[in-house]
Amino acid sequence: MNTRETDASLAWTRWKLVKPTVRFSYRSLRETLDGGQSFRWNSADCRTWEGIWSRNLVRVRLDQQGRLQWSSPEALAVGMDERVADYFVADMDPEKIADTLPWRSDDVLRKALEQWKGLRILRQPLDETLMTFLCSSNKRIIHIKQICEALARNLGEPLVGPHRSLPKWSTIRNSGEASIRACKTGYRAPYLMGTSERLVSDRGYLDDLKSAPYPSALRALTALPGVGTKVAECVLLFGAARMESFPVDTWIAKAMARLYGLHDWKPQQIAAFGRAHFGPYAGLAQQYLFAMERNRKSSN
DNA sequence: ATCCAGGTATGCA
DNA sequence: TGCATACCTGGA
Repeated sequence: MNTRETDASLAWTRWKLVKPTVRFSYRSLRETLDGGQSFRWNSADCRTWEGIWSRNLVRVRLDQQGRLQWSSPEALAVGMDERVADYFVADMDPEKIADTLPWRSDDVLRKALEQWKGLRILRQPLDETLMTFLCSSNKRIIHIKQICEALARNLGEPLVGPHRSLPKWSTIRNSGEASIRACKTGYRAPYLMGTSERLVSDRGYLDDLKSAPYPSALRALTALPGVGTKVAECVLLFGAARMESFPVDTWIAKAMARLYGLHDWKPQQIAAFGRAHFGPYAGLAQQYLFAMERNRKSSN
């Protein structure tokens, strides 16, 4: 069929400012959207970004003052201003939160906060965050994005034009492992199947997590097949706005070794250090350090 | 070509 | 508990 015509027929709203105002630099916008917390944003020029979450398809860009603007297909635009504001956590001032981090006594952190000014933790839907990070093990960001696209294309819900949401967990449950594997998920397919089984048979499992104390929320997540400590912490940070979360992956391990001298520390020890050193918003610090390490060389 | 990637589950001291 | 190993897949 004619994807191009379908796409061209999409009428997009005029650009509107996200309210309350959300400020980025182009660097921090790119790092926020395409730096490993979300996997469905793309940009041809690093100026205008197009992304999907839940049943939302949105374009964003910055105005002259670095304020975030959005546009969406007219067909999806009702109530979109609120959903965009929620997704970007517009009611939160990352400068204020960053100010609670120990940058006054930590030169590494101070430099990171300067370099990545405006970097945010997004508030993504919990169910999708679990799905995407369940696919993330042993993968680079580019690969995770490929898996997410395949899942959406093969099993997702149609939005407008050729665009599709990620599949619902119930769709995963009803799809059979072969069709999940066909989405390049590899050995993660049985994890998706097992987790979908659990979530479908126990509705409210994820909703209960949201209000649970951190340790029990973490336990509930790691009880799911394919979800270890790292994935669970990412899900809580990016999908439940638990800012005390401090996921330790290979990048953070490298960063903490290089920048804080934690050579040969185990992930659990690094996480304990991170929480103790950075405090209740350790997750934001983690994202800054992740950005620094990941962009250390021009490669990657 | 061989290796490794935002890890997890499993099996063995 | 603590450490080694296998595991899909794709890009360098």
